[in-house]
Amino acid sequence: MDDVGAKKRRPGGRSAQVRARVQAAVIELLADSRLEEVTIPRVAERAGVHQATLYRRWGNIAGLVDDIVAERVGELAPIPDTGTLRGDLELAAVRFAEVIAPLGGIMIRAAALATPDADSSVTFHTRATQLQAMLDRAAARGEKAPTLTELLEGITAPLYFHELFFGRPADAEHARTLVDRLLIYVEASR
Amino acid sequence: MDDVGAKKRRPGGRSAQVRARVQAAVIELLADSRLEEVTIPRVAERAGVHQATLYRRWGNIAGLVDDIVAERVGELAPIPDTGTLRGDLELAAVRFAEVIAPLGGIMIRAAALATPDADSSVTFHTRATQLQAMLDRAAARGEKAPTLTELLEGITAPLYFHELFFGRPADAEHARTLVDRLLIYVEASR
DNA sequence: ACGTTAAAGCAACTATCTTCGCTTTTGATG
DNA sequence: CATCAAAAGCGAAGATAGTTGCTTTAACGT
Repeated sequence: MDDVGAKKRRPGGRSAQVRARVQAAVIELLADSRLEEVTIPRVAERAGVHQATLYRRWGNIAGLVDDIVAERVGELAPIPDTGTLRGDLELAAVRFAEVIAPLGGIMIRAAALATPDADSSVTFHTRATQLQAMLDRAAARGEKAPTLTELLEGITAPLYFHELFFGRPADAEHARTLVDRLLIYVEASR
Repeated sequence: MDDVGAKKRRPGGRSAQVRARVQAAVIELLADSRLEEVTIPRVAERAGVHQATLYRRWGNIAGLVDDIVAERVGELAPIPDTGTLRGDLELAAVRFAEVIAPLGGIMIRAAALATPDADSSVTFHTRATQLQAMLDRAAARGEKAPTLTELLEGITAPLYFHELFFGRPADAEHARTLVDRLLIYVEASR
């Protein structure tokens, strides 16, 4: 996997078009069906692509979802340095909320579909490393910073949880509320 | 649903045995298979029960999982009144962690499988009501209490996602840490 | 004990998913 | 613009999942 998004041959070639239509179909189905109703034949039909193509290229639904998630998570990869911990956290939280929102809970479902083996999630590990770097920057500036665990549990977990249990994504305002909460705690506990 | 766990007829009757064997089979499969491999026929085979029985009683995998989760969550139903908010929270958190821990991360997958419509989850709603009552008791005693959302996001969400993020369930000590964190925040923010 | 009833077992049937060999299209290369 | 290779389309065969009417078992009441 060198150039997942654009593909090797051509940006607008047939393969790329198939991929785009298939990804859209998966997201639509994931958004308004129960998980077990999201099948290769149904994705193929909605995308107007032959079943055999999907089986050959992605193998199964999990493969399809992995492909989509890897691409989306890649979009929020570089966490900008705003100069303050609060700025960094708010940006990261809001962007994360925005990315998972339109995916309508597929992030969490993707996690569910993936191999039980947690370490295999390269995507997650990469993300964690980036967040840790953000915290290190804050610490270097002398700010009181939470631990990575506190960050994941205080912000990421609630954002996931929101979608899963309330059936709707958290909005940007709520994301900022979570940051606020975390910082109040950090301030009080150090 | 008056007596979910024990069933109407007999605690050790045939129906109850079937149910127990089926639940065990689901949990085993959920633990060491990819989600899409968890099917009614496979559950039936592992449980030594006829497929038709499962289709008639539970309809599909989601129904099965709902049943299991409802039972497990039901086990921690009555939240004891320890006299202090901290005591109540710690007891509730630790017991919750203990209940979901042996399920080893299947809770997340189970949640993904369960009905997407969150409000329809009677179990969740019941639980939320109980927790709210606990908070009301604390408020009546004049303690500074978190909101229900703060509780769910500060304790329940991290406990659910610990497995997903860190590959292992949260233990009792971590549950208490979460309570600590929440109370520090509440104390500082009011 | 005996009859009643609800749930489980059984087996055949239908529907849906998955695979496979082959043909056709399409994008890159000379 | 002719050729080659990779990927998509096609359709049929095989595997698996889901359904249904009927029979059998067993828990409960009398």
